Amino acid sequence: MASRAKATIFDIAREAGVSKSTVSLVLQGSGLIRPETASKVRKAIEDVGYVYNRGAANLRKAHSNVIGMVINDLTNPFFAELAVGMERVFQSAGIVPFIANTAENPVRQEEVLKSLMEQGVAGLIVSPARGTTPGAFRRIETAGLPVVFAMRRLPESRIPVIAPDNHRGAYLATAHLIGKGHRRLVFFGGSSDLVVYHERLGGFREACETLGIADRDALVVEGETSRRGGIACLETALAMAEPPTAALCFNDAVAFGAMLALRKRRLEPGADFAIVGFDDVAEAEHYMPALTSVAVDSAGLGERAAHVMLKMIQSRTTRAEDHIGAVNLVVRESCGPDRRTRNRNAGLGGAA
Amino acid sequence: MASRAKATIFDIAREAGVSKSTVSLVLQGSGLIRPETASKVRKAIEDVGYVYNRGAANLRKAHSNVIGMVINDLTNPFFAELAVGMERVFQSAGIVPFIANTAENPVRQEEVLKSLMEQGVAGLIVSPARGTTPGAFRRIETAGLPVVFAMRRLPESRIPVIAPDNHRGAYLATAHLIGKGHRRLVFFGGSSDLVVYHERLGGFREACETLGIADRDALVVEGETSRRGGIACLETALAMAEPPTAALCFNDAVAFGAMLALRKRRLEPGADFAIVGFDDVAEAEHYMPALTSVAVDSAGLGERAAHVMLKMIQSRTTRAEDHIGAVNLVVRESCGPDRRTRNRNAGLGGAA
DNA sequence: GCCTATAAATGGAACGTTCCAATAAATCAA
DNA sequence: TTGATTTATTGGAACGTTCCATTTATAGGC
Repeated sequence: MASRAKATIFDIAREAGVSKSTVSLVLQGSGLIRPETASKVRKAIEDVGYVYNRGAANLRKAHSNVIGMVINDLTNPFFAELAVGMERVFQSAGIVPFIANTAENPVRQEEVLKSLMEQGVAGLIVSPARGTTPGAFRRIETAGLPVVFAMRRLPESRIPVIAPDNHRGAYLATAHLIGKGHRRLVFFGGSSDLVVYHERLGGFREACETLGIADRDALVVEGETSRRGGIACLETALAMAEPPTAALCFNDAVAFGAMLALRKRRLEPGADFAIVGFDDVAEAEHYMPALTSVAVDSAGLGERAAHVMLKMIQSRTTRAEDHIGAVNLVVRESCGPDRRTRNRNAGLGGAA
Repeated sequence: MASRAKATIFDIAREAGVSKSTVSLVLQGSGLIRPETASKVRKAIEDVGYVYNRGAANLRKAHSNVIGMVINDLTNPFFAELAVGMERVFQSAGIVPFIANTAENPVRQEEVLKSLMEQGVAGLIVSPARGTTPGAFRRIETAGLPVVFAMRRLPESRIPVIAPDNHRGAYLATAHLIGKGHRRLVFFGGSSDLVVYHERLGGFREACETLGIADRDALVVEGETSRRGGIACLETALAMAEPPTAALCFNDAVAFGAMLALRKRRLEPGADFAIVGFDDVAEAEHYMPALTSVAVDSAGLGERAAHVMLKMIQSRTTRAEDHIGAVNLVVRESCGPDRRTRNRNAGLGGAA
């Protein structure tokens, strides 16, 4: 429908009876142009249906205004919220973040990273896929492109990290369980290829140790970090000779799975077996029973990551401080009343 | 750490002792180059830490290999799945989709669209934000850029649409409710600025009419399309002089909210009040009680949308057929047993 | 009226690619 | 050997911007 070849600043220039340089200046909002000229040009821009070619512009300008966000699992609302947090701050800085999903696949991640770089992004915020190899970011580092990791870190990397205090979160949750009178606990889900797993498991172990739970009463059942994984973990745990009575779950998805499996066995989460989740996704509050979970404020971490990135770009550095976000345990119903004074009224009214 | 100025094909050419044209050919995988020369060049590429500048290339090439996906609400797993479906097919076509979130905000959408165009995308897949104005896509249409709408349509637009059969889904769900013996029904959530709302409500009304429910027994309570909205809808409905006994909800989020509100009143979803959701998000299956819902296969629709886009690009057209995806009602527990033979065992074992 | 200072607009080179036309080298037919 | 053909390689002109150095127009001071 429109004129075939797409319009350029030359077309605008002809239309408005000025030079291409003038058009360029108007496009950049330079104050050097006489207002009447500027509006003449702006009219011409409308008339010819011009769309700015940022690729061409970036050829001369040092930096683009796009930032890439690489997310390992978009379908997990937890990560989606991270993305939303980042977007909020980028938007107000006039930057458009492009999100790409790696679906937890390192090969895909490689492609995505490559594509983003070729596109000339100004920086990258990455929640690395599980199993990312140590060298995966070398290319990017040598290119001098600012990168920050969000939520997850890589074992030996020097790239700044924005993440929640997983160790402390796990510690708090475990202490809560022990405080409720549980003496034989289990950690559900996750596997050792994930740094986060070690952090959370570390917190669990430290709490057990500090608060007088013997090593043989601090169990671990690895598993998928999904509802399905949680179901499997619970089955495994209850099949033990001497089953635990409470579980700290790697994340909320695992916790939901575990609660589901309890229900299948006619056991009441909270009353018969205590469950704590991790991440505190929106759903946790609305579950039956409402899930006690460690809140990590992912949107807040996303905002933080975006701010750090902005600062890095501005000061043209590739270094920044790590930021460990505060966590807090939000107590709801899934751990029931104290184990010592245990009774059967698993009521509906919950804690805030 | 690396050499300051970023490497170009000239640097590679010097390093490998060939001309820039040869390097360009190698980059494009042309078969015209002698294999030994090619590998010499490839080595040089590694050595200088080259990153391809797609912006520069696009200056000459007609089309880029990036496609923009504009999503109205990333935190809704329903839309996230749509994105994942699209990604699957683009990936195998060697195309990298960039996702941008509009957070249901038309102004933001405008910005995002503009930015994507400036970036020189080859096409756009859009789930338009609520309240998108008719003219919002005129710019893009006159630019001759292929666009497809996913999940949602705009009232008077000629842009092809990939969406589920909302009308039929609502019809099926309503018929199910009526089949269970309900005689006074309500439609929960949504508002009339959404085309989808009209489609679903239309199905609800048609079923009522066809199956002998009087107009005054087919109620409507508008509301937010969220859990919170669902809670409010249920309160409103039960406060009526003659309350309904079953609800078709605009989407699953509303349904979850309604069930929650029932529970708060010590009513059992299914036994005391029947609920059907729409979209069949993953969570529906795992809820207590499991939610009966209309499955729309969003990932499948995403794949479909991507295919259509690919075809449009390939045949350089801006037109395509609409595609209305099949839906099916998946019956679980939230409508309980038949109302006529009603009893109180709201058991756990559910239908597949 | 002339000179200088300021404001507004412009031409040209550069950015990193692709692609065409041209060249150089190798192979073949006679 | 020569010319024709094929195979590899190359220089140069685009592509659509920005930005610097100029030029041109306008105003101010005397």
